[in-house]
Amino acid sequence: MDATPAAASRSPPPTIQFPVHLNSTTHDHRRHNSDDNKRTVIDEMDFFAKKEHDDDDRVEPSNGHGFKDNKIPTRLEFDVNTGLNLLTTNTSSEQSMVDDGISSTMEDKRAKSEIVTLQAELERIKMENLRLREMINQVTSNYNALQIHLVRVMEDQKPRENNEDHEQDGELEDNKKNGGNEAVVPRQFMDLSLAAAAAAANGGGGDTDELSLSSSEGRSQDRSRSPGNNEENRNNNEDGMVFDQDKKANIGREDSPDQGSQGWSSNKVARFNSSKSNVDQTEATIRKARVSVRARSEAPMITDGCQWRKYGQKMAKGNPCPRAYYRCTMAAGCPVRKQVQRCAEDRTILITTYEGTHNHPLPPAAMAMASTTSSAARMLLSGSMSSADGIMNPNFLTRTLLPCSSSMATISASAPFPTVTLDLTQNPNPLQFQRQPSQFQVPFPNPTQNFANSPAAAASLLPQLFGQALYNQSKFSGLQMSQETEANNKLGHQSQAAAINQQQGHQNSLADTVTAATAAIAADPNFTAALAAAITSIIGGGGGGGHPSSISNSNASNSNLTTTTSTSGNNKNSSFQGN
DNA sequence: CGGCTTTGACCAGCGC
DNA sequence: GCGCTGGTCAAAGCCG
Repeated sequence: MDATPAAASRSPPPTIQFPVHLNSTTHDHRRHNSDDNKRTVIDEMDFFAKKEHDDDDRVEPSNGHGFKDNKIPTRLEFDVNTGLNLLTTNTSSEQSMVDDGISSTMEDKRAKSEIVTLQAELERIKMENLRLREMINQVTSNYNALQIHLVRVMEDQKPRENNEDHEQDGELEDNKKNGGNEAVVPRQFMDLSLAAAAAAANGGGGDTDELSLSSSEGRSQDRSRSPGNNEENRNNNEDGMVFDQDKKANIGREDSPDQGSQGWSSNKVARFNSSKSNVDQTEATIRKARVSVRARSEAPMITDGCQWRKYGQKMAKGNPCPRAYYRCTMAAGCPVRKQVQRCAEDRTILITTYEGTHNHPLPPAAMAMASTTSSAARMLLSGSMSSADGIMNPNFLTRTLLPCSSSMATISASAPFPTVTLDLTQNPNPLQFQRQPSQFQVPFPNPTQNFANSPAAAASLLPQLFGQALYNQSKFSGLQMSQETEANNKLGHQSQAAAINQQQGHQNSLADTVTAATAAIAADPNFTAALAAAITSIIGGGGGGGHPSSISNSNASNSNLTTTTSTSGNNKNSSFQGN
């Protein structure tokens, strides 16, 4: 218990800061592309203007919003001329110098030939650069696709196995059980545990958890409260199932609001027979993985769309500000907890640390922030798992979380719990604000707030977030997810929701990190107005530019925006309990 | 009256 | 083994 939150409160925590100046993959494309846009579109001023630049095939307005439905411009299409632009400029400069010079024809010819050579070289390097980036993109996408595929395969297999086992064991188990309800409930949380395990094992699980309706018992019991109970946590699907049922017989139903604590308490006694391994270990680890969000807020707690109940408060070491412990109360037994603590050094900074994944459907407003925990945790785990030495790949994670930021994502290497810190208190490079003119269309339902007292901060953050959302948007359909989730909630079709969530969750494994980060911002009650101010400054202030990239917008981007705006809108409605 | 917060106590992990 | 610390519990009180 190295108290990651406490550590986080001491800003910067004993973590490894990863200045992510991405010089590869799409982010640079976007960034440099934004540079291009800034240069080339600065006089357009029409945010939704048709593309006028030959090289700006990213902008393919098809729906009046400057986005093209269902087709993402390949990231390869982005201009990639990072340092080469400078070279180009220099070359031009040289050329102009040479041309202006009064020199002999020989010198002139030689200079021109040099220029030609340089230009040819430049073109070659450009092509090479483009090709390399293409390769990187392909490798990345292949990796992601492969990961998703692997997860799906595992999921497909696990439920079958367990269903078979469950069918076989069902009679025995039912015989064990007395109540008729017992015959139903175990099946439910078996499904959940399976989904959770499979989800946790891969990239999409958290979303599954978040979206899946549930009796949370399996989850809550999975979540051993003691962080050290790794062995206990390593309960397997089958074994865990048996355990759950047996234990359920002991502890009875956990429908009461206190069931979470009951379940967690019972976990103390629980002993798991574990035969397996990555999935469960991953699940156990993901349970411990934490996402810490640092944001400036005067409010006692950031609004994230969820309902929280305070269950404790402690004075943490090294911080005069008490740390408050909250538990998600949107569903009985939801294992998600969060800790809220003000930064000792800067009391205006609110550090919110999330842990766990929701086992219940979430309102769209809460979807984004809720994704933080699972997504970042998965990222964290994904990085660590993929690493040979067990240490997470910081670049991977940081890039994934906030790919365009240079110092906003921090990964804790010292804490017992893998922790991702999203530092939203730092204004990213102001240039990014210019480089990445916003590419969104956002309704501003409540332009009465300000983001962290700094609209510029919000403005500068949004392009990054949305930019990454664009990057991921091919896999992302948050709106659809939300809609379907809501529909499923209404229908109460747990299995459908779980199934959908499983599929969609994996698709969003990366994208929801963006949503998470977005939520982190949106969670700020003052977000909306800042957003409005930012947009105003961008458009009204003449800083507007074209789209850094062409976006297949309609669903994906809007979904992000929907999530964001609804989050901010939900600030009013969400049962945000101040401390 | 139900839900929530407060707050002291308790428990577990960890370091010495 | 002991103390420290983080995390949680649960009784008591508050509030709408």
